[in-house]
Amino acid sequence: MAAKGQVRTTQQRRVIMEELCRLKSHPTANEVYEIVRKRLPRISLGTVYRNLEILSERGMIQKLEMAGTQKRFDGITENHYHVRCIMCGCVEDVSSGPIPTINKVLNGVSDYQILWHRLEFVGICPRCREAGTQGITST
Amino acid sequence: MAAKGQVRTTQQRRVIMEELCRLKSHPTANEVYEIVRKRLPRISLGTVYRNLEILSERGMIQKLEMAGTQKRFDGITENHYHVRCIMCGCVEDVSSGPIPTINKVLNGVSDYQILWHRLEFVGICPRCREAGTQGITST
DNA sequence: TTATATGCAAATGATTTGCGTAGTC
DNA sequence: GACTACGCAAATCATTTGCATATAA
Repeated sequence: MAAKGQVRTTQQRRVIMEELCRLKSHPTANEVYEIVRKRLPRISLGTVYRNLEILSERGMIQKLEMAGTQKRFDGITENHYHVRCIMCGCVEDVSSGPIPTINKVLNGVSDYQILWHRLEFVGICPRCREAGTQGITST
Repeated sequence: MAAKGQVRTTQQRRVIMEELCRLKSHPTANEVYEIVRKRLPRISLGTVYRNLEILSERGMIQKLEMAGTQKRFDGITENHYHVRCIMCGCVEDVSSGPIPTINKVLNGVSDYQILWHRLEFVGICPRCREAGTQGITST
């Protein structure tokens, strides 16, 4: 609940934002911490978490709640799907925007009022596919 | 990794299985623990977790890895989608099986080898809709 | 008998929070 | 100067694991 008052532009907030927008990867909070730490060595993990939360609340970044794992963060705020590699765990964008027909599937089938859906693909990334069966390309 | 040896039919394993199949809800590990505890008061949470893991490995139940929250467990093993209510957090089945066209979206768009997808709907359940905006119907 | 399971408690990993100080507006 | 944000460390929450004992086969 950080919905009151003024939001200040701090060094750490700005650097987190910058790094997140520069990256095409979708880092976890801890990865953001490690990256930002190179520029601001005294930043704390708690600050990173707090800022990621605030930035995503304000719609400046996107919080990805993926099944079963840590949250990841995305500098791109447009709604789009993601693919995760089962081998190395990396997450990438899928160029398609929301598939409109998907929500329709639920019409008449369910008595829920559907607000949105979350779709996530699982597969093997080209790097791991090439690397054979034990590719550990961490991203 | 419980893929070796023999799997024994213990009291606790059987009761967990029974309760999970009896319920249409999709309880979390802790909820399973509370439910089973009524019949086996001395069971431990660790045992519940271990058994849920083993049962899902053997395909006897389904582990649902939903975005952002605890895992939930389902006595129904057929592949199907779920809807979650944002108000009360309950999770229910959607009668539709996997939508075949979904994986096709990724063909040609991505260089990933798509294995499967995970689709989850978010909406408001009929109970909460009726109850107005503050319905807290926990399931 | 003998390996697999259990109960208990401590360990882990991700994320959150309280508190006193520092920095932005 | 007032109030938000930070750094640090401790707290939480979900889940896992080590170990000595109990139990199914």
